[in-house]
Amino acid sequence: MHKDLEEAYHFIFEDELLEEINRFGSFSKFNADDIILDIGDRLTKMPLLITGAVKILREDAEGNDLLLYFLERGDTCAMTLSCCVGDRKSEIRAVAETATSLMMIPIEKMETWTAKYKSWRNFVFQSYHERLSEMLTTIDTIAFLNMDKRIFKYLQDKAKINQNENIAVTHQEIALDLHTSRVVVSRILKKLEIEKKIALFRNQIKVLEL
DNA sequence: ACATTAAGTGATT
DNA sequence: AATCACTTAATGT
Repeated sequence: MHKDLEEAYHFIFEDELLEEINRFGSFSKFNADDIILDIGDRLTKMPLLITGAVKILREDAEGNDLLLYFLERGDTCAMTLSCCVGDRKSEIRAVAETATSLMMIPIEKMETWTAKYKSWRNFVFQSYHERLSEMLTTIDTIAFLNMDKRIFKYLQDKAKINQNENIAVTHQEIALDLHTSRVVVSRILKKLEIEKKIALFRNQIKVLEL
């Protein structure tokens, strides 16, 4: 039994299910910035996040990315859940935010486990629910909040996920994730710095208000 | 010393 | 908020 797997999921799943996950799943590791799942990929496995964090991005017609949300330990990708039902392709891109380890589960197991384990059913339903609310939050943020709040939320999320108030990121990278321009990011960050919410360094930002 | 990359800023739309 | 044009600062070779 994988130690990390047990640690991350033994509160959620019964032992019997954990052992099945351990037996049928394949353990895989990714480095930061590795693409775990790309747009158009066929989904044959469903990932359970064990350690690390993953960012989920949507892409527009011109190939510009837009951050939807972050996934942390104990989360799974709702995209895979919905795609496993039919034989669909991924409509999102999943990129490792930090070094990440996953348990890849063959989708055939989905059905049998859904019938067999109550904890699995609960997990799937709850994951769906969480992703949906997360998504609504994101929509609210994009539609109703101004860019400075969006950027500040992004920094807070990133600090939380990396468990470090110092974030190694360039203004350009933020601009790409939030689908805006570098100049706008620079100006807003400057404003946030004057408001004492963050401190700016080259290639690094420190979040002062968490 | 020079080139490259990141970040700051005014002006315009 | 986006874009352009330009400057300044930091970093790599």
